[in-house]
Amino acid sequence: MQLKADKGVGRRFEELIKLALEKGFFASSSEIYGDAPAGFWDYGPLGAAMKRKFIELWRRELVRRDEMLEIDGAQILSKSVFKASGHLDSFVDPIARCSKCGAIYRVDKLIEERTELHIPERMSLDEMKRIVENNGVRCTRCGGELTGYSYFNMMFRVGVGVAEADAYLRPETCQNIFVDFLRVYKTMRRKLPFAIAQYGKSFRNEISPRQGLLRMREFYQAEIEVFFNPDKADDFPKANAIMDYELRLQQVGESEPAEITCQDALGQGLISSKLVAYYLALIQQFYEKVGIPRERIRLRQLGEDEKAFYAVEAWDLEVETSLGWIELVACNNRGDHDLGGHQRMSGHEIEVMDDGQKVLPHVFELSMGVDRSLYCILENFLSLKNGKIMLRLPPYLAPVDAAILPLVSREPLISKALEVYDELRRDFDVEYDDSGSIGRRYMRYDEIGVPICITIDHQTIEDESITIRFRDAAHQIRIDISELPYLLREWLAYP
RNA sequence: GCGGCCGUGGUCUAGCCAGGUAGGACGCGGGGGCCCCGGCCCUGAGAUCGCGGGUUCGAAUCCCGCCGGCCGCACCA
Repeated sequence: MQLKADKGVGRRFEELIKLALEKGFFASSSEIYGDAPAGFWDYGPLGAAMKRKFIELWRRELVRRDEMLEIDGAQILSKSVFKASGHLDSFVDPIARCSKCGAIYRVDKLIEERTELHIPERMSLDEMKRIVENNGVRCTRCGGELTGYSYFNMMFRVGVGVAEADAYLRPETCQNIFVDFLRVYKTMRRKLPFAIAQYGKSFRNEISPRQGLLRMREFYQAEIEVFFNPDKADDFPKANAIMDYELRLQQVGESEPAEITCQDALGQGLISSKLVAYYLALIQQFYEKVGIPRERIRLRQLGEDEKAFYAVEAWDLEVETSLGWIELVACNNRGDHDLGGHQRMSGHEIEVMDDGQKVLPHVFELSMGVDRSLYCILENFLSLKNGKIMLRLPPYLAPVDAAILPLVSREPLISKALEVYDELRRDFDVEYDDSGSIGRRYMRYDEIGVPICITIDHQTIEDESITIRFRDAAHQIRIDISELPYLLREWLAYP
């Protein structure tokens, strides 16, 4: 497997990929086979541990904080689901092939490049074909004629059962939430507005996956769908708590984000409702808790030409890295697109009672890319001071909580250290290590972001006290062994 | 998908142009040393050189195809 960047991408990207491969954060999937397709990645032990902790923070700061309901749905969904959602018709690119050399083109883009005509999203294939013929658009490489007009759908189709009935791997996790909405609503005794959350895999047949975890064909999403009565999006008392909170909004046409309180953003009509303002605040606060500096976070408003086909209002939460601003969370007001579509397609009435009035709920979503977030976190906390690599991860996101180290690898220090290790390992992610000099081991754990080293030395044998060495400042304190579980919990606690 | 560059132990790389036993560094294992921040000593393991075919007595090296990577273009969450 080759991952080294030859040029262009920054040293930070390069160092991070190297660290990921060496230490087991992530690597490309099936790498021992030559035919492994691009865009699939496996998390190693450290990456998997970190992802677990990141999701736990998501549950803490969003799901539990806002009393959301979390579900876990199937990844293969029927054709009807995607007919209703619009993905079968709209999640596509029009393509055509050169009859001579076989090059494949995005027809709409080729026309725009050649003729300066603007091709709207919804133009039919036949119309595009006519424009190609009338304007003499041909293959840019060999001048051959275009043929084989068709749509390339980004969804993976699968055949279910012996009849191989058409079904699809979900291209976004949220369709489960929409098709399950009625049962969840009926069984969980909730009133509008409320949210359903889900963390899991999504699949998209990307044309050119690239840049490691940033664009994959199989990836994790953590999605939140807030269901609300569109007439009452401003009747939302929870928003009172965030009115003075400053969002970093970048409006269409601006090149820099501006800090503006939710109150003012609402007053100026930048945000459609208190409900939307509240959830934008929640998601920005989440990334601040992750530890990303405020100035590297922005909520960028999407223009008409950028929005997904289902969105009526869209903000992207983006984080700045050495590769530029990376989109981590799509915050879309999906209106009644989804529940309306499923209501029509399935024939089930999805309207619910709200204050004695029947309403089809609207949806505001926070659709988070988990793998991308992990990349941004790793890059943000990667420190490259004097040739030494250190991951300054917040303790609650570190893949290993603490390392337990005998000062020298000799008895009785070894036995004592193993005793401490046995005591802690069911409650904490701890590692024991006695190989090499103590300095070497400290560096080894700095490199993978372990916040705390517990060192057993000769004094431990005399009085049951141990040395605690903290990663970031490399300073040490001495505590009694009996205080260890309690203090560890405190040091590893969420902010 | 197009174009440019590239693919050698876990990582980085020498060797490729001028075919002839795959070398080094770091890392890793074992042993020693070590009373606190990777630099010491001894020792060991680990690569059919991305995959497949061809040329050749002989291919990491030359040729072809494929797969993969980075960048640019075009896209996308």
